[in-house]
Amino acid sequence: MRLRFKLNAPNKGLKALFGELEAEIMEILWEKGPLKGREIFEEMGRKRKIAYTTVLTVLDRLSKKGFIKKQKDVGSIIFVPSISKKDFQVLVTDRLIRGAIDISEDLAISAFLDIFSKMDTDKIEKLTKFIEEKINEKNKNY
Amino acid sequence: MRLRFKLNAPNKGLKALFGELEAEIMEILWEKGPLKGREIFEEMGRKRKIAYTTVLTVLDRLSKKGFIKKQKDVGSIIFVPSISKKDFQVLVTDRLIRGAIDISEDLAISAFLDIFSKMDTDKIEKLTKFIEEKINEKNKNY
DNA sequence: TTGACATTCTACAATTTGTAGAATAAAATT
DNA sequence: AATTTTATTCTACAAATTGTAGAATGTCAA
Repeated sequence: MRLRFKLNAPNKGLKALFGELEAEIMEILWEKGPLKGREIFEEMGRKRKIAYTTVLTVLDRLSKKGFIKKQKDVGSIIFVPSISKKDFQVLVTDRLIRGAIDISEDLAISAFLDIFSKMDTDKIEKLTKFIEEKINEKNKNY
Repeated sequence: MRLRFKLNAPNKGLKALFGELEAEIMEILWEKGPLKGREIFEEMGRKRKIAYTTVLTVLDRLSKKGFIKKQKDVGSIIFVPSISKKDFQVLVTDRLIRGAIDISEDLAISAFLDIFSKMDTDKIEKLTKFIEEKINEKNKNY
């Protein structure tokens, strides 16, 4: 079993996960679509004091890590996420769940169900249905 | 949703997760029980070249992080895990699963079931039963 | 007392992330 | 075109984490 989890891709591509600032910037890009550095800077500036070049540096790092692409247009560069928020979420949840299962299948299942069981009844109902459906789906294939 | 996961405890105690070397040492301690630094060093030496003081340094860091305790005995210090492997596994799986659910409940469930559904049939059978039992248990409480 | 270990200090390197000024390039305005 | 304003890239530094280990100091037994 692994005692160590870094949500890194095994080898290439998405090198490492985000730092706080990086995450903040990705969120902005995902929510407000492709933007210029200046625009991202302004977006951030609403909430915190930060230098324009800091934003650009982080943007550059994110592009080196493969999370965003620089689109050379006329005038300014436009930064575009190279992975959708949804795909990213899928990738990360998958890796987290996989990591947990990797440690111990039983513990993972327990943790999973325990966490859900502490939620409100609605959610549990939903989960139960969801799981039953999923299981039925799977059963068809065997 | 959080885009950032460090398996750190929110505030105190278990400060950060292990590095490779740290993990290796924890494994040894968990498997071979409380040991002296020298013994751990020898244990490690079987597989890799490493200095005695390196081992001691890491041991010291692990104790500062709260994962092990130094037991001052007569003669040498004995290093004892301050958290059992099992408890540690519980803690980590929980945090991983929680992290995944935090991103998206639906995606977490999907990932969870997908990963299991790709395992051999036995496991799926087992899982299905397990989940059904768990769900029934939960249902009793509502 | 003198070795032989044990324990602690101190240090260095690489990586990651936040931070941003300086330098340079490009575009816009007068 | 010359100048001013922006944009982009370079370079740098700091803190934290982790691997690495030598140097210094402490302790115990023969």
